[in-house]
Amino acid sequence: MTDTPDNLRLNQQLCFSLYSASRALTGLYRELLAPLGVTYPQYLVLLALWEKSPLTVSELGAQLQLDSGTLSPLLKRLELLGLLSRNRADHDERVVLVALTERGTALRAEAVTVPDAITEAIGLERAQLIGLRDQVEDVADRVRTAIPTENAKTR
Amino acid sequence: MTDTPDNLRLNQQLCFSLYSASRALTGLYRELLAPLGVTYPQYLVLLALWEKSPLTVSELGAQLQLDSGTLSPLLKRLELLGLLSRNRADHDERVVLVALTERGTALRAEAVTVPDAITEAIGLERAQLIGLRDQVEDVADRVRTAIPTENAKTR
DNA sequence: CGCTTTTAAGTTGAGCACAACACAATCGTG
DNA sequence: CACGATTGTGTTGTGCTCAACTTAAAAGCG
Repeated sequence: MTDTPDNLRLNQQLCFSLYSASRALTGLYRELLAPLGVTYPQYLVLLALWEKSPLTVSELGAQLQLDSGTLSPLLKRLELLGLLSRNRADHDERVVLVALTERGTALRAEAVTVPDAITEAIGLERAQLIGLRDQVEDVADRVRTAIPTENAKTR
Repeated sequence: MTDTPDNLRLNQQLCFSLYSASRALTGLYRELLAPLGVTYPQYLVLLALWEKSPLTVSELGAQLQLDSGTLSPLLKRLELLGLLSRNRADHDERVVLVALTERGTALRAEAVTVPDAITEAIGLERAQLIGLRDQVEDVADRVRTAIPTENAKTR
């Protein structure tokens, strides 16, 4: 609890570096994904669907930590691109099933070079990669549990 | 150069964790800054100005890695809030000097609790904080130099 | 000095992120 | 079964982010 002013500053620097790194990465993905005609968040949706199609909007939201306010228009754009379809589930009319189209499935082949380019740009060894990922996830988890409104929802 | 599929996956996970952590942090700042009526990017501008008051738009852009397309409307909103002023420099009419108003300066007092709350939420020791910050900055730097368009500009 | 080039900010348009709200389908409980 | 609560998705409004373009001022150069 006895935080030096210096530690407060370090925390701010960490926050900014995460904010800045995230934007830089999105920029790199922008270049790499331009040939495919999709954005980074759209690519994340495709990654999820390449693992398992169909997924519901909620399932996608849970994986990407995005709500329907973000996903609905994003999925609509991907549908317009002909990469996926959206259909109400038979068993529950509230649920929308998001499924890859043939074209969406095929796009995977064009995306194979993306991870390599990212890997090269980041240029970290396996061990460092794991360490950094775990630390960042740890911070994110702690921050998420610290957000008051999230906790207020008595789930 | 011989990357296993597993390493490709790790890199993707790192990218996503950075993207996700950044958004989680912005969410926490949203709660903390709500009483002040500013957003996280706006808060970053104020932090810079609390260090040194007038700053040009370019100087702010260099510090925050944001271009005028983002800063211009953001600064306009802060001006509308009465927190800062924008005036063309005498010596060079192209340059806009962004300066804190009295109210903008005073807001610093209300913001003192923010860094403590962030520090508590993140809950890392000094050494880990430094290590993580440096690693993340390192990744961001490497990614930035890997973006083709940035390099293309023969500055 | 004129004229081209460069530079600083601003504008526009597309997409993302999220809060707040809307609405219909389903669930739960009496 | 009825009816209030919950759930899944969508809509609206505000703000951020960036690419591409515009405009005006300044700098550089023959």
